[in-house]
Amino acid sequence: MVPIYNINIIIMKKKIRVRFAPSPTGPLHIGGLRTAFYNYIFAKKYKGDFLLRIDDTDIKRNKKLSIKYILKALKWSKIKYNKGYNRDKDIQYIQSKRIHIYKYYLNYLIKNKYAYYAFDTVKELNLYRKDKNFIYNFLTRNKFKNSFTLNKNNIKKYLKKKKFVIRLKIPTNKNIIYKDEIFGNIKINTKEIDDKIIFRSNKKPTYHLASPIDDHLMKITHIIRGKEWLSTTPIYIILYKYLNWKIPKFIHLPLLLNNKKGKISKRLNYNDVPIYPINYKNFVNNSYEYNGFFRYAFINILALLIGYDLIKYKILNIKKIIKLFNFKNINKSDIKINYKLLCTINKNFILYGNKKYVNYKLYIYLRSKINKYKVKKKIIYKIINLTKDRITLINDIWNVANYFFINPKKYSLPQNIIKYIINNYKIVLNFINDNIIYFNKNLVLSKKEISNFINKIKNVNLLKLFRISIVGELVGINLVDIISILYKINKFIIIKRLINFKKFIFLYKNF
RNA sequence: GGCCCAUUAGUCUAUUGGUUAGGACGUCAGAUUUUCAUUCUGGAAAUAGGGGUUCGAUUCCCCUAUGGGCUACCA
Repeated sequence: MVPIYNINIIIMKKKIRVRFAPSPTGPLHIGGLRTAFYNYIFAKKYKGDFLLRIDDTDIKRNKKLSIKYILKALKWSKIKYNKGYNRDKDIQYIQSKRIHIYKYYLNYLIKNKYAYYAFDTVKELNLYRKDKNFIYNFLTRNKFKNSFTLNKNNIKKYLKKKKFVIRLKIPTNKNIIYKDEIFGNIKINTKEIDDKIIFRSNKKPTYHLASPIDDHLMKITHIIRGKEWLSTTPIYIILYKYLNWKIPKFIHLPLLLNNKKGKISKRLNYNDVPIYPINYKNFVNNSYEYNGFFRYAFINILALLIGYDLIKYKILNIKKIIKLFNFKNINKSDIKINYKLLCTINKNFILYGNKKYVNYKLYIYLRSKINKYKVKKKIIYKIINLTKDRITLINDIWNVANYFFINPKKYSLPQNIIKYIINNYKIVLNFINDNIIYFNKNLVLSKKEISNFINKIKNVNLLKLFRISIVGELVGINLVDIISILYKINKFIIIKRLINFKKFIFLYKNF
């Protein structure tokens, strides 16, 4: 038998565990959420664990709000993480509460000379940094004040002052080669890498210390994160080798770019594509939810962004997304978000998604718009069913259904219709008068009777005029449906609108 | 500047050595619909450029260009 090497077998050897580790520096945007989603689906596919960790080693501003937002956003996007053994806590791993753990490993690193003290200030180093090629590592570390250059007494003196950082000692002139599951082999020489600061002068660890340690302690098997980490991964690997730990597998995801300027969504663009999932207080006020996206459509958008062919599948539920998951589906190049494509996904959810849920959401929205008017629930649902296939976003429902609730305030007539009115003023006037009389006479009308009445009108221009008198312009669903629904809402609406239109037509009399 | 990564129509992508380079959204034209939207039919539109390797390169290698990332006591 020839062994078949594929990812499934490699993964199945032990339970896989992945993690999403956002830094609470601001609201979680679609890029971060997409990383979380990939982690989540990956874990579910292979029946593993998906953990949440907050990477907040040295963060002050917006921290609390950001964490709240992260939890809300994950919940809204239906991304569920394992809560671990303590179910009362929302989050099991918060780095700011684990500083003592990092210090333990830090001591080990220093003892074994894998890390060392350094005393140069930022100001001093900045002078060297004027040379853009400057690097603080085996090439230059002899020039500076640190454990290697100072004698024991001097080191003690500096340590007493308590102003020091701890740097990771990067090995001399060595090629670090690692395999990324998506990008393949990555090779970086250690001469390109700084002796990274892993412990700050304010006694807090940096990402380069805390994150790898946590990943090990959390038994993470696959590091799934954005591509921006591709060239800093060697630091991670060096640290793991120093600590003699098993290096996890790496899956780096291509970045999300803005539609127009090609810059990363994290930094730019608030105009065209929404980048946040939901609104939250004043923290976020332009989101997918706010702009009328369904959360299930949003999940499909996340699926699109990790390589699913949404054109083929139209709309997918979580179960199917998990079933169809293949880590290879994502491709290497960065993704430009196309807003129209996202809208299409939302529209597909309206057309092919859960009918009850779609109708309910549209009902809630419409209800909020027509608070003043007393219209029966049943009728609103009927309106929704007749109009919803014309919209792409939830908020659009008002644009295609408003004429059921408010009388036209103005009339927009195309040129040929205006000409028709002027040339056939008497015919038009008689037509409207006849209609008024008809609807006045027949206060009880079935849909069939209305249909017969409309179908008798053979003149296209008069039909168009009829529609304009009811709707205000040449848009909307089938005229028979419009009239029969308006009739159900109130028997006198049609007559009222016809009379209004008659007054308007009067302007054309003198032409 | 250095290092790392990417590059198929406007956009998302299929084709991992042999295809008339396929699909979808968008766009344009026509048909249907009493209007509009839908739907249907059809059209235009791409392997960044230049060198190799090969009988043959979108696919493998090199150079250039473009875009992005990293180059912090941010993550």
